[in-house]
Amino acid sequence: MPPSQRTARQERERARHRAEILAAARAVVTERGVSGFTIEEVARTAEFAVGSIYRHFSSKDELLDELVGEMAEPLFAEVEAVAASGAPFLEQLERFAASASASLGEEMPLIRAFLAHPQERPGESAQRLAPLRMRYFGAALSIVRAGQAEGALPEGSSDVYAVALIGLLSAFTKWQAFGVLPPQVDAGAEVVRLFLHGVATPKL
Amino acid sequence: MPPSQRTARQERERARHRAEILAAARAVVTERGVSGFTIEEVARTAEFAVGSIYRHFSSKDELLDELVGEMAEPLFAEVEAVAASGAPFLEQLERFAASASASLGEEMPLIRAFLAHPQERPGESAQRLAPLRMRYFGAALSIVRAGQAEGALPEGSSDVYAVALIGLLSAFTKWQAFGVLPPQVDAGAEVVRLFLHGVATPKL
Amino acid sequence: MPPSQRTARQERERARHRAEILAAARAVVTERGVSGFTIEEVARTAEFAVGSIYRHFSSKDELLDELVGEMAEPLFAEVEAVAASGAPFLEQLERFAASASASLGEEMPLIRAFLAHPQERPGESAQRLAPLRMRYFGAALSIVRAGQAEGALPEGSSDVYAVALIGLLSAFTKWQAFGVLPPQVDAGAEVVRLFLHGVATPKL
Amino acid sequence: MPPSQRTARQERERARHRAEILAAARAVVTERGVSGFTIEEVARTAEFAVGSIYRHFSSKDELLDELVGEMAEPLFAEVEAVAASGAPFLEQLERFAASASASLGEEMPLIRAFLAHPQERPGESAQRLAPLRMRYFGAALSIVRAGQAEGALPEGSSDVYAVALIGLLSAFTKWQAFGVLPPQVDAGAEVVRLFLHGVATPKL
DNA sequence: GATGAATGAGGTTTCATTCAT
DNA sequence: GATGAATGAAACCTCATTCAT
Repeated sequence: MPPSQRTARQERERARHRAEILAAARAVVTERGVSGFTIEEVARTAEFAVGSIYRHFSSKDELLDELVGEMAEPLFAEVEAVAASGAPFLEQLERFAASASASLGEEMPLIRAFLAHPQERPGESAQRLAPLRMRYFGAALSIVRAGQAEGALPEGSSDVYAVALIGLLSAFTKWQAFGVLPPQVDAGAEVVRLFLHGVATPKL
Repeated sequence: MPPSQRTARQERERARHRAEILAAARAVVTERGVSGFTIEEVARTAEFAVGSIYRHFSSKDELLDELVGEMAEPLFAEVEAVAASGAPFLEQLERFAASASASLGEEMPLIRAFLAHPQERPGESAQRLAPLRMRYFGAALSIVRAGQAEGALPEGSSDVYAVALIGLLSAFTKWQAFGVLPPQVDAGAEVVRLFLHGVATPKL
Repeated sequence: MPPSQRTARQERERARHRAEILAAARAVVTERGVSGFTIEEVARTAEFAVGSIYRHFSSKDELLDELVGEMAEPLFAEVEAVAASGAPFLEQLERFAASASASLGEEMPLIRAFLAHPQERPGESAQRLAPLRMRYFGAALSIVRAGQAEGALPEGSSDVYAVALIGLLSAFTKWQAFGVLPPQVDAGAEVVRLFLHGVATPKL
Repeated sequence: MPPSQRTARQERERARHRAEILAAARAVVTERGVSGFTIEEVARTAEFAVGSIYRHFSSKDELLDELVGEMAEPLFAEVEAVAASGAPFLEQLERFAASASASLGEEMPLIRAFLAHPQERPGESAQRLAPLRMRYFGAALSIVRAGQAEGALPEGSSDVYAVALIGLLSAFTKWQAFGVLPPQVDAGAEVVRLFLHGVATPKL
């Protein structure tokens, strides 16, 4: 049924079902990982029929990509709020690091999906994920630019700095997941410190 | 099939075929990614029958893990040579960063495999990959310790520093692969600089 | 797929398809034996896709075991009816022998399956087949006990007597299938006679 | 090399190797059952190359059938000795029952193979196994005839009696293997008793 | 004769997607 | 819109047999 013919109620129902499916998908990914993510399992979890999933998402990959987007959304929202807040650079940076490391820590499998190498997710998926990546990158970039505007960071190379920030965030959460880094390490704080001043002693 | 009864020629042939299979596997992974990596495709590429692959590797996962190990080996060799060289910390760091970023840049899909989330590669694979990860981590760690010995890095937290180093290296190579960071950025050099001194201006 | 949400028609169709698959499986086993029993052949015979078989039976072994159960069912039903009939022992025995030898004669390959040596059918199969065996054994046992209640058989050793009865039944049908025993031998009647009185002349 | 050109030593060696292979095959069947019986496993156990097995046996089935024959041989030898001994019927019967139930108890999986339904072992195998079956049957038959000659068994129907004897023997060993019949039951003695006099009390 | 690597058909199972109801 | 049975293309893996050395 084309959207124009739907009543408001139908519209609402449809949206609710879609949300339920996404929630189920999220549960499945979290419990079983991306490789254990099957439409049948999502359907079972959402208590929908397999076919019904396809009313809302045209393919498994699309569902997965939507899910990635949805899971990243709070992070983006927070981060864009930080950037738009006009707060001082240091505060922006700290809030960014804190919320990013929290999100990344929880949702590793999916975040990995949107950071996947293009080769691993060919076709349309790549086209759907690229904007997400760029939005994430853009968030880091805006923080960096705020720092530059304040004179706290040197001019130029803002992309390099943004990448460094993202890399530190990923690494801390990933190696904590591996159990190599103890969980009591405060990833956000470490990232801020290292990002700003590096590891060298004055002596160097 | 006790090796002692094999002729030298047979031994050689067998080793050559094994190498050919690994080479084919590498080509397949590079072209199609881990998700496009199938035994049938490897067999076709290597010009062997499917069953022949299984004479050399007892399962698909084992082949993949073996490949990961093989691809990581030169990096490890280089890096361990660096660590064992007794060279000054700064030189060690530069050489490590240079060779790691080169390797990571070329072989992304596979390196991602050995850094994969435990959930995604369950069972024995996890047990085969963990040592590789630790060896990689250990290499970074040894550099860090060299720096501490020289007084160039503060005492303690060596694991945190190692993770930071690894994170920067991964990030630069990954985002170059995404095309976000231009290829002319010298990842190794940037990593060294940022790792040591961070991004902040003196003002901060 | 909660059954409650299925329409009656769907329910019926599903049951019919399941029955068709079992019928095809039966035909395949009968024609090709257990060793020639493949899912692909069953699918071809049933005119279903391979995958469809798996909607009804979660593995080849389960299908086979289910089939065994289904084929044994009429025998069990008859035999349990006999036992429950309260008829005199001799009549019970005769009816048991007659129906068992008829069933065993027709369905040899499958009956052999449920009497298979544990080693040959490991895992869950063993757990599914054991109850069938015991039910068969139990039927013979109940006849024996009826005989003991009437004083026609000595007390004690009822399991030994039950095994003897089963052994005679199997042997007659098996060696008839081999063509060693002519088909005009009335297996049921012979079994009853030999079971009760043995083969010896009064002289012995 | 055609047999005519072999030296006596070569002949001896060849026979020894053949025997070793059969011994290995026997071990494999005993440990892993018929379904776990593979040429590769036999080769490994025998410490021969796979190809070498084929120097002695033209196919897996032939090896299996030879093995069956070999395992049945002692039973046959014993039984034929019994028959040829001219001993009194009762003694012959007792010795037959004892040795048969011992053999059947130990070697179930293989004996099952030669008693297998024709459908399960198609082609040449059927033709190789039939004589074995007949020899086994013949042994039982000769005992029965000895009994008839002594007047201990009624004339005629000797095949029926032989089948009964075999059936009882199989059943006792089989159901002991299932654990339904306790191992302390003396299968041989029970078989003799039931075979001769059946189970009925005088009352019947 | 002995070897054992290579073969490849054949088997089981999974799962994204379609479509009649 | 929802349903869920059906589909069938892959995928992995096994193993009897061959054959060059």
